[in-house]
Amino acid sequence: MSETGRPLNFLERIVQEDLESGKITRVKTRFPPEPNGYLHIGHAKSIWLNFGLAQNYGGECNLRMDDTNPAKEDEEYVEAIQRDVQWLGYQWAGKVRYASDYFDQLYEWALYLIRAGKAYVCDLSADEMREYRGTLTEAGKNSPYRERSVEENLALFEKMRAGEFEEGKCALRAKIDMSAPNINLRDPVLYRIKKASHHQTGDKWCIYPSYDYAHGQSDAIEGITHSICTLEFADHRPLYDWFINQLPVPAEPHQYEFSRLNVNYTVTSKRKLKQLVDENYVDGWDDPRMPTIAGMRRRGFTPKALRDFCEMAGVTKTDGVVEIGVLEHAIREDLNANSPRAMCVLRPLKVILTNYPAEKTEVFTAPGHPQRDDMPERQLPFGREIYIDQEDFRESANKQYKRLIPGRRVRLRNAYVIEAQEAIKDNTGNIIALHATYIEDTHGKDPADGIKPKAVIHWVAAHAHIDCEVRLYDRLFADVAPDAGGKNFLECINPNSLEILQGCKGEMGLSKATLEDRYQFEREGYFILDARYSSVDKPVFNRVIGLRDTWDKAAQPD
RNA sequence: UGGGCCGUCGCCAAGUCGGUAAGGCACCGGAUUUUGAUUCCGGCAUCCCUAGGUUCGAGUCCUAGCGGCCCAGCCA
Repeated sequence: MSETGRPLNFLERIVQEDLESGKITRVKTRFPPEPNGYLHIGHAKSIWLNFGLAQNYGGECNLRMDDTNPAKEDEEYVEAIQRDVQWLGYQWAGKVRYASDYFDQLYEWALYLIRAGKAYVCDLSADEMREYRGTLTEAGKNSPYRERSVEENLALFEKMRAGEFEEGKCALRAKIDMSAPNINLRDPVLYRIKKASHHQTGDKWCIYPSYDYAHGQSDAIEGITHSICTLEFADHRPLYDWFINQLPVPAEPHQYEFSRLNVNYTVTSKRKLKQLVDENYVDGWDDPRMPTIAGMRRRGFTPKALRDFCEMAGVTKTDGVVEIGVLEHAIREDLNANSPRAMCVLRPLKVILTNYPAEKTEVFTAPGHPQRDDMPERQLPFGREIYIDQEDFRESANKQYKRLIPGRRVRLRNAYVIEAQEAIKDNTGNIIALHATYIEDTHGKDPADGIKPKAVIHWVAAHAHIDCEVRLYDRLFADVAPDAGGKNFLECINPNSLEILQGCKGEMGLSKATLEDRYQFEREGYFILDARYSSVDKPVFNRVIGLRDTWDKAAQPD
């Protein structure tokens, strides 16, 4: 059991056993993203796992950019990655590492393999190499260049490094076994020629190490004890181990695999997320509907909620899809406990309290949070004219509807009980206002006649409120599995994933909201100022997530 | 059909020496409630992919099947 009372997951158990057996004296992990896109919810789990493991077992975790492919990478991403990791609440050991920091060492070790007769320069084209590789069920055959002499390989590799060959002309390969049942062992490529300048090393190199060759050795250099990756790399582990065994590396790291996080109704593939951004289906990598860390941050999710979600999802080797409801639960749980309450009318309907003196105003106080007294109270101006939500009044309704209908009373949250009289309409029949009466002496007490209202609704004074814009988000995809094979994920996009409401009316205290503050707009959900579009003149609130709603919408009358 | 990994409630997931199925989410009640929220209390797998077998006893061991995911980039 961990200190949280949760049973240990298989990786925690491995780390604990390695510590207890003395196999290692300190855990060292790393989070190794490739800076070729923004981090998403799946990376959040890897971050939580790697940093959390180090944290919980007294070790440390490095942040390493796996930057072995300059053609796809960019400095923009290395910066975004650092922001995201820190926002999630983690700090890497020392400075940010780059696989490119080790290019010199990796090159030396490549020479070592060549001298040991374990690597050779192969002139096969990419197509030829594929043919020689064989298939899943048939062994491959040796490259005609496989038996070049050490001297020749050394000379050729030097020419590769010096830029004397065109891209694709040749590659350095490990000499392992072309008939291995594991295709990764059929003489994998160690170095390929790429005449691209690198975001970290500039034009120093024109040959770049492959992931397989660079990753394990980088782990060894950094003293990583547990190199955690996702399931699809399990087949690479024999190769990972091969390099560690062949080379004079300073440590012997081990690779472990866990299943990647999948969430229904969302896509978590960098390629697809990039397409949504590039083709303007969303408003950038940090669009609040995106499952990117940047998007979730802008949406208003909290780092804690994300971490809790990862823990709830668990760490195993089972391929699975977690319901998005688990994520939503994690967010509501955190926000319910920690967000101050406020009232904001999203779709205003003016109500005139015909029996309330025209010149009179009052100010009511309301608790900052119903279950916490450490949050400051609020002041709520009240007057003859107020706004309530259009959905809280109906001219007629079935018996399940508990809110306002003509002749029925309802409690105004933190204020009086009122009773609806009649709807005022324009000449096209649209309701433009509501006449109602307030019941005296019902602030903080029930009506004297004993007829208690069945519902409580939120409101804001017409003479004292702030105007704002509210953005309601729904899931980006209408399909439970937009990522599933055979379908075009773009066709699964939910056309109603964003609803922008203008002219919303919030209580005065909301004018003090900062970019960090999340509020519960009572009866509506949790909201935060949008970091991109909000301004002092015009506040724009994002709905992080709605309140849980157990009222059966299907049972509502028209 | 070569290799690797996996199959416990609708979704995730405990179950470590075989001893008679944790927990979370969802869902369904019911209580409290000036948020149809929160909180609270109760319900929710005679069954662990299937079939045999071993055993006093198997989700846990054995055998044979079935199903799913991953691998043939000079991507990671």
